[in-house]
Amino acid sequence: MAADWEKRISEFLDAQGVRSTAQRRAIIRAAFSTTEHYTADELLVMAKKLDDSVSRATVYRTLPLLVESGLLRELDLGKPHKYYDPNYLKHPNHNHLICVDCDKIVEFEDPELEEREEMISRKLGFEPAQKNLQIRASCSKLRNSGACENKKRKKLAS
Amino acid sequence: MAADWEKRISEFLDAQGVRSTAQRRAIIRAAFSTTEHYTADELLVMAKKLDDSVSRATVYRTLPLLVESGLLRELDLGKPHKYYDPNYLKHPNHNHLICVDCDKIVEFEDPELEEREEMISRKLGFEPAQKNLQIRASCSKLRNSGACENKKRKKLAS
DNA sequence: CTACGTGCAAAACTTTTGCAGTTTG
DNA sequence: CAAACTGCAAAAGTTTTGCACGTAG
Repeated sequence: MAADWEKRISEFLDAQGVRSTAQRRAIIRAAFSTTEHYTADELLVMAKKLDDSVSRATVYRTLPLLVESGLLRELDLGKPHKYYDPNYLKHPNHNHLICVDCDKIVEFEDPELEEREEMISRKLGFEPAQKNLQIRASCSKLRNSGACENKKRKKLAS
Repeated sequence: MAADWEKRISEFLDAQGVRSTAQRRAIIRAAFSTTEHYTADELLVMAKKLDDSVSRATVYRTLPLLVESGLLRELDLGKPHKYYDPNYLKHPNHNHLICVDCDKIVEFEDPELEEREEMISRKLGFEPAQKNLQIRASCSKLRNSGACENKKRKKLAS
């Protein structure tokens, strides 16, 4: 698995026409070592664990490489920093439901939604390239019983 | 019309439990003087035209008032600054299609999309509060004929 | 009159960049 | 060895905040 990744990463860097450095490999390996969303800073921490020589600058320089090649997706969640989502490789068309009570994020797919979005885009005279649906919602259980099972998992506010 | 606005603004400020100042009134009037999206800085310019004493600080302090009360909606378009959309009052459920060729933004509504989004949210155990669909798309005319009628309307990159 | 609000300028935060030194191919 | 890359620290750009002064109620 690790060796497999190393090969895929090298091939990716080759394809991008850039050099394969220890830092880039560590950053990319870290970027796909989780299914959670993370910020550039959080990715720096993860990459540093694999290779302590990785710097913030290189993280910020490598991220656009991954985003523009479609491997990683930039996510705006209304916070001052951007989030990155590594799950678009496996689920290219997923959407996000964000709990307003605990900030928990649920990813979901729906082919019918997809279809309608494409249909509407074409009717407006456009060819859809990237669709992004975010739903902010409150936990029904919280409303009914006064307790949200996700509440304990509340993430940091910033 | 103008007098009408003044009354509505005073009522809004009253309801928020804050004082009605010349600066706040100018900012709010400016905020709803257009159907275009704008940044905090652009709003400052617009408000300054109505009352030159308005400062950047007060704009940044007033915006959350409008956003939290639901009159204005914050929009993340992948740019380093946030945009504000004054059109949710008239069209509470509209979505955004953004042309990747010229950055033009088309707003559209679709009740069927709405319904499905709500249905999915409930099935996941949530009560939807705010739905936000952004579609990045390319102009079909550009693809077919090599010319995009919106190209000339291209907005500033930042 | 006093609590709330304002402008100014400095600070905070994320992201970008210039530069001198290092490494890849 | 030359071109590409890196880390560091400074810079850039947006948003927030402390403080002394002003003003609404």
